[in-house]
Amino acid sequence: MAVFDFDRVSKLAPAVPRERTEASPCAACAVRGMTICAPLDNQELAQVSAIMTSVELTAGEPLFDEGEAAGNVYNVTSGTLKVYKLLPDGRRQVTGFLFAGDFLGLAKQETYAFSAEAVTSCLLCRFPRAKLEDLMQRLPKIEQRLLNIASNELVAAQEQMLLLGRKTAREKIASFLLMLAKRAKQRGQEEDPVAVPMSRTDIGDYLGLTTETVSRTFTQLKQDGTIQLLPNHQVKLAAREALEDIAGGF
Amino acid sequence: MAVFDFDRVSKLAPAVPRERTEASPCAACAVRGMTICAPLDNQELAQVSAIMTSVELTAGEPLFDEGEAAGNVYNVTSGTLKVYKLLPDGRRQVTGFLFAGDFLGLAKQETYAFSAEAVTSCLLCRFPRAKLEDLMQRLPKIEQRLLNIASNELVAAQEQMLLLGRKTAREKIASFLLMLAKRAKQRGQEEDPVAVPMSRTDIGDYLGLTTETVSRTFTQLKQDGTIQLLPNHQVKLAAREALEDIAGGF
DNA sequence: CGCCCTCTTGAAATTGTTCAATAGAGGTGG
DNA sequence: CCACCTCTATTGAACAATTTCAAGAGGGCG
Repeated sequence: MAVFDFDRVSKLAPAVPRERTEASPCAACAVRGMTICAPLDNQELAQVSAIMTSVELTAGEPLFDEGEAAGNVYNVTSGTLKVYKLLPDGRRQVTGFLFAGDFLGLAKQETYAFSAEAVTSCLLCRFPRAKLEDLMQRLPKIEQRLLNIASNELVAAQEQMLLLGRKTAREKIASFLLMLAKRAKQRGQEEDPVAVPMSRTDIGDYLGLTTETVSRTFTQLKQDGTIQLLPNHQVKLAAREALEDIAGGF
Repeated sequence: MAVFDFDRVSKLAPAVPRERTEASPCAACAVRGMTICAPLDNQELAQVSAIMTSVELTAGEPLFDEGEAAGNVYNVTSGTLKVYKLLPDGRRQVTGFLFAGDFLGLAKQETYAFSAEAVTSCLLCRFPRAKLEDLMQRLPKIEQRLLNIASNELVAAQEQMLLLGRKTAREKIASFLLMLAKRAKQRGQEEDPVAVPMSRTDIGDYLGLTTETVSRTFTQLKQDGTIQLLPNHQVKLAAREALEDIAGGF
């Protein structure tokens, strides 16, 4: 899918003098406060920055595949990714979408437990796992932060199990839109006409539905007046209260 | 459901002299190697032991409810528990079953994200969260262990999402039985006639099915010759290969 | 401007649910 | 120790939600 075969892994800011590593390129980072780097001071940030490389992905480009040796962890700085698992016959479950500020690749195993692929064009920070683990010895704050992230993901995973196991298509879509809105707000982006960059197929694979059911349910919510489908993959939450009622305690 | 209203929280081993705290009651712990205490030496274990109380639950007894202040974390030493979430109308999703050696209560939030209830009679070790967090400052091994546990749970949660979102009833039941067998083996228990202590309703709520569908699917697998339903909540995996094929890459 | 891919819509088929009744197992008290 | 009682599990039949199969509409990119 990548039309241009350009080198998609490149050191950021090569023009910055080496001696000024302490805050670059992280100084300009838009998501610093929400990610693994949040609890670090400038000196510590420099150590993290030193082992980091930048990665750029175009829409549809894979980052890694399930079963691959888990050599790196990532931080999303812009764009949207999906992570998913496959059954042998190709059925797919998207286990999460990732946005700016999200952390990716947490796995105590040797190999990734899921595949990751760009939904839109993306920028990420890449950290070699081995080097990050060295760093964690010296900076236990990082480990604490990771435990914090993992705990939050676990809570989200349980919420998603409730959705997958017990909610109707209508409830799933309502919950999904509210989740997108909540997360957009968290990272300081527009939450009411909410951006929905992923395809109907991706949404279906996330919610345990088919694309057709996703599409029909959007139509139905539109006809109810609960939402409006705007151009550019945006959805207006016309009756947010109603949506929250439908979602059922999200 | 608890017929006798006896004090179900009691210090273990009150007969042991206080000065011999270093290894008691943990010295006799059957699950020490598989839990939060695994990486600790005897001296460290004594510190953990010092903040621990023992809890006993009878079948059906709740341990805590979703939304309650999360004051404690637990380690299961024997028995089976379930953890679950509810929708406002009472629909339930069991997000996990816990067995000897499992850790419970990991939540960076102020409140529990799920309810926990005994499936069989249970014994647990209880640790006040605040005290354990103090201890983690001195014993970073514990924090590492928790991150490890959280990572593994995250992997399991993603596997469960795949099951809930994309597997058929038959595949779900097959995966479920194999998961029970695998976990029984891990803790050194009989894995082939596998113990299935939970009710059909609990299984259904775990797999996103109704009790009727669970029951019908068991019957169907029995008629295939894939499994045998034995007395005392045991299931013989008569054709394990077939079961693994059905489960689809579990 | 046109092609391709995604999204939408329709109708039929299917899986799993719901409602209902029976059978079985475990526990209690006589 | 047995009978009873209750709760759980099984089985059946009708129903419903979602899927599958199929076709057409829309939108974005070259």
